[in-house]
Amino acid sequence: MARRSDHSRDEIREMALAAAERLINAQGYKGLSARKVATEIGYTVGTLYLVFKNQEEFILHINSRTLDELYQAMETTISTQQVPGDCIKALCRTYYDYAAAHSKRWLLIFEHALPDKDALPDWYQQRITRGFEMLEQVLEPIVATHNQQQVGKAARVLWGSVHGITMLAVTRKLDVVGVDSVYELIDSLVENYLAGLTR
Amino acid sequence: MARRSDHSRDEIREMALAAAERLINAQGYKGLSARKVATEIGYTVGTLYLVFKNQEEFILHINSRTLDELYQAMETTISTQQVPGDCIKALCRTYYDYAAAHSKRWLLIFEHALPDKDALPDWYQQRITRGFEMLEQVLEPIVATHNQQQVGKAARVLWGSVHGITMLAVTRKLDVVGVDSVYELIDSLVENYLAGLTR
DNA sequence: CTAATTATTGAACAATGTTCAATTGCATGC
DNA sequence: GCATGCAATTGAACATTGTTCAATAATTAG
Repeated sequence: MARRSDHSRDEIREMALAAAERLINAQGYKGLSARKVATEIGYTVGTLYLVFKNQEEFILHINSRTLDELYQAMETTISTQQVPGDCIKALCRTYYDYAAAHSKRWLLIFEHALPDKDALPDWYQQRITRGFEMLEQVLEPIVATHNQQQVGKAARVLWGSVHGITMLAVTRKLDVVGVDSVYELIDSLVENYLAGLTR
Repeated sequence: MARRSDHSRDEIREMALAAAERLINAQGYKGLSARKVATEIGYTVGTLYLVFKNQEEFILHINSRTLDELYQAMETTISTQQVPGDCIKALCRTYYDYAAAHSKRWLLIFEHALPDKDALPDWYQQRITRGFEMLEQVLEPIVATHNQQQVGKAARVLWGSVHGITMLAVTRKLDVVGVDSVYELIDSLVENYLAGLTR
């Protein structure tokens, strides 16, 4: 059976990740299983453990790709916006838009809480910090002070807040309906928080 | 063997929930299993399925108790605060304090995303809406307008935001250390958002 | 004291993650 | 062209999970 389809390790990884994303989009986290992924790509379970250490590492890679997609969407938003004031609002909406459009995969990033002890691998941690840096860049020209500490704080507050509103909206805990309602909440947050900051 | 220990259904439920909370506190979501809970309370798996429909309903009840505890902490905060302005800040800190102190159980509320189709049972949904109502009451005297829509919107923005900051802080994605740093973020949010609202 | 009832069990099933000896297909050396 | 070695792939096996339900044991009723 060996080398039957003659895929490189990287090709198998790619196929497995793509199949996993399809499964998650269709049925959420519970729809994911080693055997299902293996069947989807025409291999068996054993092969998966040849290219991924275990399920945890596998999911980490899925999440990594999701984060990459998300940040790409955000970078597109940044590059198409000119006025710094509008840019932040647009960026926050993009965050929600992406989460809403790919909710199952986006939720997986946060559903999968890791054990306290072992820290996340560096390559993954960097994908998280990247979000801050992006926001900090956009905030820099807006926030009154150029104090880097203040900018960093504002970025964390804004990111956390938009994340929270998005999370509750996606899991339908906000008791609101329609995209516009969520936009209203995000806009209210950004407008008023920034107004307070620059007052 | 039957009736060996002579506990009523409600007593068994209570014991099972208490045991589950202990297990979750100790080892998180993954530490929870029907057999472990059963062993802990001196019964077998079958008995659990006599008092709970399935794992989903079981977890719903665990979460329900967590929410009750959280809201009780928030009500204590409200009742000990006099100045409305300070009250909101204190309330938000309480939300974070509770989440940080009981992180495993608090996380379980959100890790466990439900399937799209079937809505949450009413008794559970009410425990979610209760949070808004609490915040709305506290916001009412502060927000300039008495427009109920505006108050509701502000409550949702604030709750979502504090939730997001708390979530990222608890899962150590905020890249900050220490309780005070998180307090700073929450205070920044509340102060500036409210300043913007009442400008 | 027997019979009916009811609480409780635990064996059984399907599905999960994970491992690893066995197997199969390919390339190389002769 | 054939045998040998290597590496890719398998799939059976194990432990653990949620869930079910006939069998059983303890209690109550008659």
